Amino acid sequence: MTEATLVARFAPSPTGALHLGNARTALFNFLLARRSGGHFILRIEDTDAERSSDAYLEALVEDLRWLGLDWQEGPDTGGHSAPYRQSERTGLYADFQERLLVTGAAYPCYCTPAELELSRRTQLAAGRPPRYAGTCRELTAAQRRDREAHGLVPTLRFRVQPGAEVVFDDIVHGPQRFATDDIGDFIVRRADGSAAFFFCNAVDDALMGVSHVLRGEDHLANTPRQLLVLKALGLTAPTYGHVSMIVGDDGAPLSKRHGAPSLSGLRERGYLALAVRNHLFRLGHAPAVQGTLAIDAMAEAFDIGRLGRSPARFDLVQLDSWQKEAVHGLTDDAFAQWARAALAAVPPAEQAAFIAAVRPNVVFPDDVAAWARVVFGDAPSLSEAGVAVVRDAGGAFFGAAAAAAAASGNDLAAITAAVREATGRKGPALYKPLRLALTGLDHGPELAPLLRAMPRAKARERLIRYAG
RNA sequence: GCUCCCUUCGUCUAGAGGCCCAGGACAUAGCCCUCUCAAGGCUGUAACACGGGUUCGAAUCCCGUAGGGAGCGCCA
Repeated sequence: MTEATLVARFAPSPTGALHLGNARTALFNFLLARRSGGHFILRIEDTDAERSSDAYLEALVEDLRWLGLDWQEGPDTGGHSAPYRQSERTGLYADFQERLLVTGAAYPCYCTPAELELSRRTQLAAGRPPRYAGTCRELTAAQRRDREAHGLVPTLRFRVQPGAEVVFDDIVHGPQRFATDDIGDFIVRRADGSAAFFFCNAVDDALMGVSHVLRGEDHLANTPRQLLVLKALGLTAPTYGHVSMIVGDDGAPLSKRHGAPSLSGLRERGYLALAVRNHLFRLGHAPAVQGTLAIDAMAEAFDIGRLGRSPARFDLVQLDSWQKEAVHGLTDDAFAQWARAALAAVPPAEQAAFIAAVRPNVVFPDDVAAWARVVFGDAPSLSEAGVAVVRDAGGAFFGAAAAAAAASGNDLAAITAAVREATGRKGPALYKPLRLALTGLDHGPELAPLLRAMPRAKARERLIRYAG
């Protein structure tokens, strides 16, 4: 790995299912690394032992793999910056925390969560920003000893120097400028000894050689804190880019009620990774090329300069459109694999014909299952209107149809020719009764291919029902 | 409350002062194809949040207003 290699990362915390916003962030970072032949790191931010779990971690990895992402370094693959789970990096953090303490860049804070909560409330009530009041900022050694004698275990708090400015360039938002006066002293190590986000996230990026960080815009206003930590430690900061949030169709932050569940939820509903990827790729990102893109084409088309700055709405209709395109582009084998459960009722010999007939009319495996029932299930029962149409066609109509079906196999052209000969019917008057008798429905995939997939005995039986 | 970010068709967006009475995609309407529904092809409807500037000229620059979002945690 050379000095110039681009290193990107995705750093989720395993505290729940992977949501679309995070999935998009992961995709963008992956693409960024991929397009430049750089490295993509998966780092697990599991410093919150209470909320993190191995089950979530496994699900996370599975979801990312399903999406089509892979990483050169990660908890399962290893790498030269291992370990990649922050819960296993505590010792590393301790050294840097010690340095902050020694240089006075951080100090022990003995305030209890209850005290801090009270302070926040009163500040908010008084119309002031809820920032750390600085209670423990200037404690003397004697005062510290006294508190520790009372059994208080301190946190480590970063000392933010007032009256300064933090400036940085955000690759998507441009130059940013924050006053340190607006930033309260923040915790760098919790009382239980674990490292806090602002600290370990920034330190790990530096330690792992991360050069570019694309993350949610919710981190924009927090970036100065991380820059302060890095500067105090003499570590190099990555280039940050803050990507807009994804919101629901009402403009509110995305949640389950928007029909936008976890990635695994989408997968369970039968969405193809290709569709989800392409949708995510274009949410808040306007690539120059159009159409469904494979991973490599996507990496090539990914362009930070084309990342939007305003929040993007998640639109299920748009996703479904990608899904439709993806389903239509599936090879027969891939289609069969995708709709495996729905195809259980389809005789293997008819599978290829069935898929060919039904493909333009399906978007989800459920659709496949519905057509499988129509073609391979019990003879359909007709609606009243359907019965009227069939009855109007008459027994001779179906007698001729059944005879032609028996003679020709399921050749629709032969059947319609025979019926036309026998009854003089043509056009809708000819096709509609046939469709109804055969499928029970007045709409559906093209009849000829559909009939070709249908077992001959079944077709004959459905026609004979209405003959004579 | 304070700080920061954002605001072009219903949706995702193109647009970096004249190329824009604003382009594409999805959605939508119509037409073609057609036994139907799809698929496919073609055509159409539809937007610069508002108000002030700057300029010969503004979607594009500046200032306000309004609306939305985020941050201010011993969550990440």
